[in-house]
Amino acid sequence: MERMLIGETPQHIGESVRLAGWVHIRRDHGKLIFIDLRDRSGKIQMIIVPDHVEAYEAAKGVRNEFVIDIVGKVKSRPGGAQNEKISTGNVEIEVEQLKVLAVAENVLPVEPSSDTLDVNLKTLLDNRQLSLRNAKVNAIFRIYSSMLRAYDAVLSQDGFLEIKTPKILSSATEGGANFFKVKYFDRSAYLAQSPQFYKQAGVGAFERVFEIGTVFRAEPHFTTRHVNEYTGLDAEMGFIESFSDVMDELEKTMMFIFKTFQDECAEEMALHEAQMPSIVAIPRLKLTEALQILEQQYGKKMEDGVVDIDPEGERLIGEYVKKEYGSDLVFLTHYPTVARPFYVMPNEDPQFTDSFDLLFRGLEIASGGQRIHNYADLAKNIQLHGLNPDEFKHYLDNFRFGMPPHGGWGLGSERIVQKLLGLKSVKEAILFPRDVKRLTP
RNA sequence: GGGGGUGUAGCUCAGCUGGUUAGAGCGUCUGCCUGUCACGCAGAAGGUCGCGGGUUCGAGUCCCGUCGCUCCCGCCA
Repeated sequence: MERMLIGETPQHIGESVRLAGWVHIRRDHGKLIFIDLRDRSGKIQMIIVPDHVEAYEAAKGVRNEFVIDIVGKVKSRPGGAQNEKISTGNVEIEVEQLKVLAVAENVLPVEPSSDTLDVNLKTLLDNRQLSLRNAKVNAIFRIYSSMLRAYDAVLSQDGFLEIKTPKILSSATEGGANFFKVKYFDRSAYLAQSPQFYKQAGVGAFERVFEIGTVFRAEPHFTTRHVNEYTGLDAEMGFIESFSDVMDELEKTMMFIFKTFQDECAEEMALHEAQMPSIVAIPRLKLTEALQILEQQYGKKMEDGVVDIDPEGERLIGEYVKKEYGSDLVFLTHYPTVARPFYVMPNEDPQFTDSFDLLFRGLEIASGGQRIHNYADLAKNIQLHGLNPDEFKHYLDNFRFGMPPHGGWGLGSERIVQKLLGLKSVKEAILFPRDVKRLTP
């Protein structure tokens, strides 16, 4: 008999079916044994009675998280015995045959069947293979998967081509010392800390490109929002009038992703008691305006002469736009030149740039802007930033043969899910996260 | 890189000013139970209190060192 998924069983009342999955939980009443079986489609209650001698004897030895394969009959549950908490709650399986495919140790470090899975981050991550079986944890990655598909769908629809750029690079020049150095045959190489240069090269050929790719950052940070390996949702688009075109596209992308969460992830969101994010126009504030708001509304002032916002300021601005505009997102625009890389387009006022950050519930999830597309300007700006143009030869080559005005963004995929679900740490939104201390599992 | 917090059973934690045999809930194991669904009831096992040193008649508790974990800032996504 072919295996059926648990989710399909309610349509097969009265039929014999074969199911396979994990023992979610076992309730032994002596003569009656109940086993909740779990597979990728859901859970179902099974009942084992002594009449089926072999199945009954086998069920006595079964424990939580055993992998079993059963044959049984789908039955309507007796009156008053329905369970509204699960989708298969109106039926149950009377087991006739039971085979153990794999056993599990009796003492589990984390409990997949727990509603809350109230464990420390270390326990959660050290026992990842088990904690991922927990419905609430599992939901994080179902949502994550929906998000990736939505990102792909909305940009593809808008004429963006999906590309993959190299993650092994020859030089570590763009930023500072935040690159991982690796051995590359007889020389050294570096792991990419951004697809920036390569996605710009993509614009020169395809006009619009996007990438879902791994980003490596060698900074030793200890926060709930940083890791050393994450997945960036990048995009870059040519023939823009200004960087507001880039914000328009990112806004559209975020709204589409949020809509997808509404349409596809209601159940997963409910497990986390998460609020659906607002689907409204995203307010756009100049960074200097935001700093004024912080000072006037919250009495928070940055140090003299510093035009930038710290994490607390971002949280407060997040509260402010939620209150004033009903928005979970806000664009902060026109960051000062000194705070941005050399390739960012200067504003008419050269102290500032045509750039933005996107905050979601008070956390920076994206940054972007317009790029310099003129060879001479770019070469000059490299020098102004105290860098050597010779080291950027291959990057500069992109601008020798006609590069349209363009811009784009880098978006942190895991941070979106972190803030969506209110996860304490971004590491909870990564299957097997990597941080300064953690290289396993 | 700078600054805080924390480490006690498989998990989550309590343990006041130092004082006999270190506790709870959940989990595990054994027994009983034919309608439970986080089943219930009865019983049991399980700890070198992170590690090393010190003070003391006596240290889970105080001091020093060390290691681990965790959070905030910097930096960023």
